[in-house]
Amino acid sequence: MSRKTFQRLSLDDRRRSLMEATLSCVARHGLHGASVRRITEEAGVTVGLVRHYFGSKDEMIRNAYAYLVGQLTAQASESANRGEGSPETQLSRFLRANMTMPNMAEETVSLWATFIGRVRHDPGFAEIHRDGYREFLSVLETLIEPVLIRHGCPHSVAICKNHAIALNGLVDGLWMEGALNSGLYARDILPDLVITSAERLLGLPAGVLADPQGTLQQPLQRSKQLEQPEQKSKAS
Amino acid sequence: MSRKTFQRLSLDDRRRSLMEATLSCVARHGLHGASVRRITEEAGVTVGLVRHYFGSKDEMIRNAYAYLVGQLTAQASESANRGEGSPETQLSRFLRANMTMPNMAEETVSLWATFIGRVRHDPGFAEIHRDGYREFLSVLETLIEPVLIRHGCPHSVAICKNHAIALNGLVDGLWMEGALNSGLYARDILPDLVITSAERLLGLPAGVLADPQGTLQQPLQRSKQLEQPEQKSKAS
DNA sequence: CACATTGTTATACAATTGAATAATTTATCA
DNA sequence: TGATAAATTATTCAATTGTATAACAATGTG
Repeated sequence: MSRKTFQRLSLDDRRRSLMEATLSCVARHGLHGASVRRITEEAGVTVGLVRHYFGSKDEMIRNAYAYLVGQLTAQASESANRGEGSPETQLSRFLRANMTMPNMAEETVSLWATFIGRVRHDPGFAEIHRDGYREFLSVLETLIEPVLIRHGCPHSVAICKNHAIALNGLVDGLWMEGALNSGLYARDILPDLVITSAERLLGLPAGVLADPQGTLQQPLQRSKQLEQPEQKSKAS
Repeated sequence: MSRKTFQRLSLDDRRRSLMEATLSCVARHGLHGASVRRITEEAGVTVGLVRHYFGSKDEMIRNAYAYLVGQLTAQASESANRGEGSPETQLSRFLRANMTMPNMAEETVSLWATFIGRVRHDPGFAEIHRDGYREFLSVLETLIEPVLIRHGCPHSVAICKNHAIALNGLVDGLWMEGALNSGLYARDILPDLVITSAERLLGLPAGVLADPQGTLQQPLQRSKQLEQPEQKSKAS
């Protein structure tokens, strides 16, 4: 009947450990299956620490949600601020990253959706969501503007913001349905799909994002002009 | 100490009543707060009926999810099969409907997200989701194809399907973020935004969906004869 | 090495949970 | 009207929930 041996962790380490265990449990069992006991067992500690570090279970879950959103936005910001390559390369890389693996993990999407369901009724959740969404929009605007400029497209603040809203919607939707992968189509069509869709949404010439270096566009004049018939109609 | 008076309902009525109470509770309190007692109280009955009609709480929730998805897809299908107006009008109407009120109710989006979070781990949920998603894609393809044809755009089955996937992603994403309405922008910009975005995604001339009748297009140089404005029959 | 600090465990507790069973009322039909 | 079927209520039950409190032990400071 000896007591469990343990080691004391720093406040940050223990909190992070508990938040990650919370996310893991919520992803696996849903909010209704993520009990204090399951979470603390996952973290390798006993139930008392929840009260000690977060005051209550609800507060711990709120912190875990903020932690998740922080991770997502941080890697988005990083992707935007790396600054390597042309604007087209950066935007393209960002979009592709959102349609491929570590980002499009089913677990992340499940978590995201589960928490989104609480945003409406829990002001704490709503604030966390809003901050993350704002950050994501901001990243997109930052990525979009220089691309628009380089191709002579309208690029006022209002236009950039609208483009960011629409592009974010596209990415969110594809990200979610793609991660759930209902089997209605192969997941690996999504990176190319989001790229060409983004070109069209922003009114860019075809291929500008698909092939940012222009390596494939040596001799080709404006082939594949199936997009932007608005200009075509003006010509004809 | 008299017993509660009650009236016997038909199997369908009682089941529907319980499923709607379930959705109401899940939307308000989340999956973890939707207990059998709260749900049955909301439905005005006692707890025993859950077992009697669904066998278990989990099965009742699964049925409620299927009921929700059925409603969403039904009104989508109806919107597509009404067949009133030009193809552009139909597609435009469908897109606008998804970005305006009864469809974009916060409650519906909260419900949708909450259940999505369970799709990954519960095969029953996954099947319901897949069927609904397939139906939604199908509706979009049906709406998209004639529009593409009328404007001379490529319209193979594969192309239509890709367009449907992208457009559905856009609609899903805007629908969700718009319903949560974090206050970062006014909700009423979304109908126009989704319309112009759709025009670009599909490679249509600007304004084709925004103004399906062409009332604002004075220069009739374009082959406008193709449009058969049967819109007059809308009055009847 | 003694000792205070406090991170951590262990346990208790009331409340709530989903499910099962028995009792009772409603509706239907002859 | 009276009997029958079954929809619904009432109640019980064990299990689980979140939280609170007290006992303990790991850590580092003197």
